[in-house]
Amino acid sequence: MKKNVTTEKRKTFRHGDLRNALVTAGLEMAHAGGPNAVILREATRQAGVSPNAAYRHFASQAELLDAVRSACLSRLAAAIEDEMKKQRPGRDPQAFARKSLRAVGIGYLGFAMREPGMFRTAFSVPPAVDSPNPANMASMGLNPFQLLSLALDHMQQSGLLSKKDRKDAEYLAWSSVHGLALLVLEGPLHKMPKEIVLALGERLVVMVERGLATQPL
Amino acid sequence: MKKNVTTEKRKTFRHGDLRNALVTAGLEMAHAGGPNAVILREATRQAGVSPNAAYRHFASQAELLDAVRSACLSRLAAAIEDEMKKQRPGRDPQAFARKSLRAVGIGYLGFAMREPGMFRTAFSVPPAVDSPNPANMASMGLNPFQLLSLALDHMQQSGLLSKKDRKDAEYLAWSSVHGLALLVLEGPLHKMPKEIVLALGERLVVMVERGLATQPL
DNA sequence: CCACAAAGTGAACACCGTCCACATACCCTA
DNA sequence: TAGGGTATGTGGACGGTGTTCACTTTGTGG
Repeated sequence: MKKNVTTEKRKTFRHGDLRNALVTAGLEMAHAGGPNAVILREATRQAGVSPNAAYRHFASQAELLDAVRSACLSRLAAAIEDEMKKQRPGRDPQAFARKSLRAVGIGYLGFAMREPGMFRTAFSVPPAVDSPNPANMASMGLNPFQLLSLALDHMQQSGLLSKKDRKDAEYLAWSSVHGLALLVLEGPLHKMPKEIVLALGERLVVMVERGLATQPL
Repeated sequence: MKKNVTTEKRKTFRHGDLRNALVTAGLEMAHAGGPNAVILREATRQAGVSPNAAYRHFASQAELLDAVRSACLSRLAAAIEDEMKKQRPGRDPQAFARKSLRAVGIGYLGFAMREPGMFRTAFSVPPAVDSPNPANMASMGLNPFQLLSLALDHMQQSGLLSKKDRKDAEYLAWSSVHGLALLVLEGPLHKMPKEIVLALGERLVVMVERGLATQPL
């Protein structure tokens, strides 16, 4: 039974689900204003609780922000999965591998454009890349990085990537897409129209694909 | 004559060069702790002046931060220029064009590794990409983006890039390098050893070069 | 020479994160 | 079933921040 996570005055002394309520409020603030906008006191206010109550669930606002960041990463992973699921394996495994890799990039960029605040929050504070935090994962149980790795594995398996070029390729691919997202969201390209950004994104993933490949496609 | 920009107690009521002193202090804080560490009150403290004095020169701390950001961008441009100047034009214009493009990327990444705080500050707040702010420019009078454009122009002129592929190529190249820098500086790759990052950087610029090219190199 | 504007001061406000002592409600055991 | 222990929430306070308002000091141009 869902208790009152909104502002409505609660009757009970206990909140019942304060930790979740705080993360939800934080997620809302991240959505609206990015990482710097997730204010601990404001979260408690939205939960209808005194500021200090938060400290029963988080040691500091940094820890709250970390929980919010984790939730944002999870949303991102889900968005990438959605994009990947659009691609159906056909007769040509190479074509499918390439489409999948592009889907990862497009899903990544699409989420960044749709949810700038959450995207910026997701990468505001460094988590380990291989953090086994289950909150980061989407339904497949993989975080964005692992989804990318999977796509690259398929590239190699279908012969598009040599073993040598496969190594650490996720970092190269990731860098490109992540960079475009940030230049647009909080960088000098923030005035660029969305449709142009998406067109650039398409070219970008093609560039990555070509640049990674051992031999010309 | 340089007045007292440091903490030493000044005799005169007027500071004489407060604006510069504040930016310098802000630059120091950015160097040490990135954009969030540039505190207006702390800057005035270092300048030996009351907090409000800053408001005679900046309308808000955001404006101060903007001035600091601009200074950081200028340093970045200088670093890129240094790297480009290492390359001497030889007999093969294509080889020179390629080396120059790589130099932009390597200079960019090198500065990010050497001066993480300033780099992060440089891109903390969105300036227009074509802002004619002279403070952003290095000795050649070009900002980082323009230096990149120049390198790509040479790629086209030497026949490595078709006119079609040349268009907006700066955004693609920039994204890749910028993304790697940020993933390492304030992203999930922050624990990666510096030498590995630089090796990845080398692979990255090669990937960009290959991925941008109209035909296999 | 002196009025005026530029530049710096001081006190105050609201907001933030955080610490302390205290109050309340739930739960487990005797 | 009574009661004590613990998890959870409260209230008040502190130092730090950005910012505003009224004031003072200083340099300068008519």
